[in-house]
Amino acid sequence: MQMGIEIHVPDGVVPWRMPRKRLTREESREQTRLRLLDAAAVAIAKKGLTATSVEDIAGQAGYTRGAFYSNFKSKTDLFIELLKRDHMSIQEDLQRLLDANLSSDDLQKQLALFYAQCYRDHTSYIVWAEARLHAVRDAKFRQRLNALCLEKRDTIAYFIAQFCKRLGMPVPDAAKDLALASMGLIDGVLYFNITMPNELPDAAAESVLSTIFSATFFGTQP
Amino acid sequence: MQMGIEIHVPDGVVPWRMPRKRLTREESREQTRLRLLDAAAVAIAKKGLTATSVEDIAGQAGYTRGAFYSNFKSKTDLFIELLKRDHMSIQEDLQRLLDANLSSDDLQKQLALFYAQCYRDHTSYIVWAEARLHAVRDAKFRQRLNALCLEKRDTIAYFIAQFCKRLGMPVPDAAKDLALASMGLIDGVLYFNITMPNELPDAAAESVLSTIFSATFFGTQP
DNA sequence: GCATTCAGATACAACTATGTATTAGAGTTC
DNA sequence: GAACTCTAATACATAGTTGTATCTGAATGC
Repeated sequence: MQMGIEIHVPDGVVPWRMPRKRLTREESREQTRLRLLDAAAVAIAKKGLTATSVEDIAGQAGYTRGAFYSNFKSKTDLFIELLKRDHMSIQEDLQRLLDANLSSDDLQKQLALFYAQCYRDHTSYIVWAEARLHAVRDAKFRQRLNALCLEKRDTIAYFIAQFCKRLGMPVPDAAKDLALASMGLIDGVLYFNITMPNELPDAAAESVLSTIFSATFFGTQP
Repeated sequence: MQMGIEIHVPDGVVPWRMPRKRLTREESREQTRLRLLDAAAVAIAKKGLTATSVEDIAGQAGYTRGAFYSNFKSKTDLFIELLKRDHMSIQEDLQRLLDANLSSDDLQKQLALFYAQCYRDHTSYIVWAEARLHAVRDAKFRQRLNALCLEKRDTIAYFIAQFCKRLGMPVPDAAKDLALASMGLIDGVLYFNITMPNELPDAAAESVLSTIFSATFFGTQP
């Protein structure tokens, strides 16, 4: 068995312990759903969407397949819910940045923050990579995923516009395309950062990102 | 069955037709290998590495599993050969660009050309995406893939250095990191270009790439 | 032209996955 | 506390995959 990139198990949510309070059916069901979702994220990050069986997910969560099928129509169904959940959390992070005091002097810090927050734990990076690949092959899925991506793009485009205004720079009229490119750039750089941390350690990744960002948006030379 | 992104079958190589000339054993074997490799690229692009069975590959190539196992140790084995073959072809393309008359005024054209050449046919884009994901999980594979990526990075870094010199610009000392970032950027942008061609058509993709490149390397404002 | 060799086909045994149909057991309601 | 209702476990039928072991027919060499 080959050793993969280290996967951090998100440990914040719904730990396994004898519930003090007897849960209502709804609560219990919701807990099961959450556990299944968390387990799926870990399992998919470890083995890949296709190689992860429903049994893997259920087992990892401490259930059997019965529980799975009683909560989700299919693996794809669960996968989409997983992405939506993650997307919402990212959107919230971005929104928080936008709503924060927009100190116009540290755009770079903000972007670096976003970069750092975005996929701090590799699990969700991998899950999204998995999703992109899946989207290439399944038109229906692609549509749904694109909707999420475009939502994120628009948030980032707005982010860009805000900062340009703050700084008295003209808002580039390809702001949306630039936002899309930023997303691509971050993902691309993150890949190298994750898979060859010696060649591109965190500091270098952040530095090259901020070089490119500031060059692109402020015309600052490296 | 969901419709995926259209896959162009590379039709240049070793078509199926009754051979005029009787092939020698070696030639015939080589032909089989090539057919299997081509078929694998198409099949993997269509269904993904894991979901593609050895049978799929062999069948697609017009053989049975027997032929496959008599030519490759395993699916992974074939996959690596496939990547190497593709890598070599990309390296040659890049080298050709480097060796061509380095007209210093149209760096952008050259880069656009590279971008266009790089993954003109989606098959190889997808195969590489598949590889990246696989690399995250398999340390041995990751090492081999990283070696290829770093080779490409160095070529691109050299490319960047050459052009900067030509133009009398200082060669950025993070040239290698910038090369890596360029690779990431191109892959990232290409993904959106492929999966949402309405949002990011070819022209927009090229334009945003050249905006970012020229800003980064020449400090040209958009 | 006959024996040899090797590419590729076929047969086989062990495993793994999927989805459904049924069942057990616990929560809810009155 | 008895009937009812859901969640999740279990059992089952089906089907797909892998690698190896064995066989066949065509190319080669003497």
